[in-house]
Amino acid sequence: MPPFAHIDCNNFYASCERVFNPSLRDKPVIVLSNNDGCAIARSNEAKKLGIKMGEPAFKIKDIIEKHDVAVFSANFELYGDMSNRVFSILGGFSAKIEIYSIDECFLDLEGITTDLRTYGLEMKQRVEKWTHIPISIGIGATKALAKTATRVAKKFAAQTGGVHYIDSEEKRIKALKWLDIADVWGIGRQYSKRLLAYNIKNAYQLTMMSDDWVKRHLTVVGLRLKYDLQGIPTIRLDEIKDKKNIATTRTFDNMLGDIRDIRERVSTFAVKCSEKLRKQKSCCNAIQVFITTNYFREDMPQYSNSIVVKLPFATNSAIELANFATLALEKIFRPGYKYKKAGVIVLDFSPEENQQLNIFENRNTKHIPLMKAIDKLNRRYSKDLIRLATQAPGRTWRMRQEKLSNHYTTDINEVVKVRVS
DNA sequence: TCTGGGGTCCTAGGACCC
DNA sequence: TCTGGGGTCCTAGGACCC
Repeated sequence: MPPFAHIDCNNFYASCERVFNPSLRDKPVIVLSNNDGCAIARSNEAKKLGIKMGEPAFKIKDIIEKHDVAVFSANFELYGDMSNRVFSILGGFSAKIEIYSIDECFLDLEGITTDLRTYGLEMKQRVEKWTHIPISIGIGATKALAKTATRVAKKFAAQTGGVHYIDSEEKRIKALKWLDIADVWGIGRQYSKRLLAYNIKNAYQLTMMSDDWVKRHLTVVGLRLKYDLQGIPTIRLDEIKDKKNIATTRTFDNMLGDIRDIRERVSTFAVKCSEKLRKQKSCCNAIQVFITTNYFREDMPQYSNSIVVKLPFATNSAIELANFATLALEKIFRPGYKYKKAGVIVLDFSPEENQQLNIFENRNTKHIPLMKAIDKLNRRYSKDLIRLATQAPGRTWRMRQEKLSNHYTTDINEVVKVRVS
């Protein structure tokens, strides 16, 4: 059985901010979502103050003031860059790595001859020394057990040193009996409610149910999970994942009723999607646009709608996607409402090369060199240097980001300066 | 006053075809 | 007007993840 390691960065966004503000060590730190809306990351100290994941910023104002919580606007460029650094270090410990999210990955440790706990401690030490991002590591025979081990490692950090290896049946059962059903990977709110109704309170009890029962209540996804928790590898390591959908969606900082304002944003979202598509060397065959009013405002009329448009040809051209997106918007837009959020999602991908082969069937081929040039200019100079006419500069909008940290690692003008005397 | 963003997978049911 | 079955494809919706 190839053992797997699961690596999780602790309180990742908050830890990234701390890397560049060492004075914040041991102090409560939170990071807010776009428009400074909700808390999306909390340091341990902030968690202890009772700040919940996803809690709106205005509801925790008092706690922030009273306890002098350090607050940051989300700086995703910085986090993405720190994430790459962490993973490239971990990649040195195994050739087979699955990047599961911005702050988590799995490693296949087959063939590693050193003691695996020692190996895990080495990883932890190296990542922390080179990046100052604290991590937790779990090791087990399957991905689900490695994930479980990480929880143990983190929860009992004082005893485990942040690394836990489930290397015996005894430890497996102990960990599963300890793990609340709601905390099992793949068991969310709905499922845990249902399972609790059957008196299944922890992961171990789930593994004791029959295959039939598990499949009936949790589909084949749940069945795979059961095997994995039993130590039978069923959830595979997925090394390269090309995305199947790409989305750009935003909540507006205020409510918008004028279609021109919304068109400008939707057009910008489509341009962003096209950039992400080109980065992955894909074209899309369909585009989805949605708009919605502010559903927190029960006193106002509500409307939301979404439309999927099939494209006549596959494309990743910013110009064409912006055109299709604005046409789609016009089909679902209803005047008389105040809109709070909109988004563009591109779907149904095909590889970019195929497009170039069909040169006579596709109108968009002339855009390919143009898009390449735009990408290059935007990379070389500042982001969004080149914009479409629909993203009219006069209507340019910005997110509320009052507490944005510097782009320490991705902008030469904002790197930390060290004076050597 | 202020409430995130970006993904994956599975299933049931309808449309359509033979 | 009554009468079958089986297969495939697509989509909406619901669950989940971070």
